[in-house]
Amino acid sequence: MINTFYNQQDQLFVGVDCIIFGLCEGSLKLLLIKRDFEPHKGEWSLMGGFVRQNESVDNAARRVLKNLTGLDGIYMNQVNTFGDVNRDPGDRVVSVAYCALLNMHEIDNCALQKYNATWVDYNEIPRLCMDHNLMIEHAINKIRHRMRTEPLAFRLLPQRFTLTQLQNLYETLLDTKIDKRNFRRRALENSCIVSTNYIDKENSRRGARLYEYHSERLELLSFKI
Amino acid sequence: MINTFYNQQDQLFVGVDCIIFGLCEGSLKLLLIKRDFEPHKGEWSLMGGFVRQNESVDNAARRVLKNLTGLDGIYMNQVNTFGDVNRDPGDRVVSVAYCALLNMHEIDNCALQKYNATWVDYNEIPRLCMDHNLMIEHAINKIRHRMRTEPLAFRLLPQRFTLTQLQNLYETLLDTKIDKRNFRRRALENSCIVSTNYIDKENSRRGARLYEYHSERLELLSFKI
DNA sequence: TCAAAAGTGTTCAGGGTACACCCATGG
DNA sequence: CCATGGGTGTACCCTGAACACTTTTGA
Repeated sequence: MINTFYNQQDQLFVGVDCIIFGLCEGSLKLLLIKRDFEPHKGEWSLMGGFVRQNESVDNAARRVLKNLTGLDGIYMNQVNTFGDVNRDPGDRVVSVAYCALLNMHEIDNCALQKYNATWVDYNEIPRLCMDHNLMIEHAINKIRHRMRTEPLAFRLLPQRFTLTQLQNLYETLLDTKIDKRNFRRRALENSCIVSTNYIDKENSRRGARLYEYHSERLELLSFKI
Repeated sequence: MINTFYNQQDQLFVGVDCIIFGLCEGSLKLLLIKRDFEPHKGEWSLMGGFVRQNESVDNAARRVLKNLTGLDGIYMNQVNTFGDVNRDPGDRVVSVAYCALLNMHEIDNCALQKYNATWVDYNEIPRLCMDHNLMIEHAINKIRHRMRTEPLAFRLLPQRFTLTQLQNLYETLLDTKIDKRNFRRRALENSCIVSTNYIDKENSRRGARLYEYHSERLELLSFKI
């Protein structure tokens, strides 16, 4: 009885593609794969997969991310759906792009090798197959907007971070220079960011105070840096 | 040779649903249909359709809108993709929601009747079938954001409009009261909005000056009211 | 003559931006 | 002792918000 309403309609392949951002020693990276399968074998690509009959599109994205990184429960956001007829030379595939932000040090490097995945610098993104460059562009625009209204940075940073690290991240993502004093003042006014008693001695002789995000205050609706 | 890469993958129905906003005598409306077909026969619904093998998802949305309204080339925006497994009791359907803004007076009322479609006040949106209320919520949030950064209002208004009409539209969409003097000052500072020599005598004894959007200036990246 | 909508400037506060120097430490 | 990154306050400007009365005209 079910499965009879839409019999005359076409069915299409539905894919997900993941734009995965990570931060490594202060520089922002994107996780890309060199395809060792057709179509577009040998070209750069986002990591993707197909949505199965019995999983939601969101879950398909989570599954693809987990396969690649071993990580569960990562923050992911739908970016946009790409549905041109000939976007994929393999067949007609409608693809939903998702964006993930994660802390690079948590991730499983074996899985990365298995999929032939590597971190590529955010400022040196190569030409990718199909419409994947366009997907990345959409994702970046979306992140830029969210950075201004939500606490996102903590998803990329280690648990404890210096204000300089935080500022560098904002500068990279927003592609702008920020005045140090103004940035620090605003960061400290922001109740999500709390000071710890730890000092980072790795990046300077003097040492820099480490801060954390205050998990219970992350829910705050308005966020400003 | 083509069509062999993805053979083992599932194929799904892909739908589009249209959230259609229109303005009628100063009040904002949504175009909904009372379904005279299964599933959810008799319930309120967005107008939708299925994406065909040989059309892009964007074009499917345009086709659905054109069928219903007779209008071509209407401003439409992808809102979000809804992909829960059981969102549609008829079958597994992944649906891409689109938002359209149009001027109600241009549209073909015969087609509306054919589909059992009616304009429903923006402030009295009924319970709709499936996840359609959620789609509308997403669409409204997106419009609210775009209102502040793009000239959108002119897509809903007639070609010539009074500043009071414009202000009412902003107040409805943003769900806020705006100070008249501040609003008018900002509107007139905005180079997209130009004064005409026409006077509207329908809505007041005194008459109100009619304005137009300046089409060549609509491309401006930043927009503020 | 009055009801109803159109139209019109000024003041004030707060947020954002610009700007330069001292501090602590390891090598 | 010096090179390196960490850390700190103030002044100004501009934008956004608040606020009330006069004008026009049809009924």
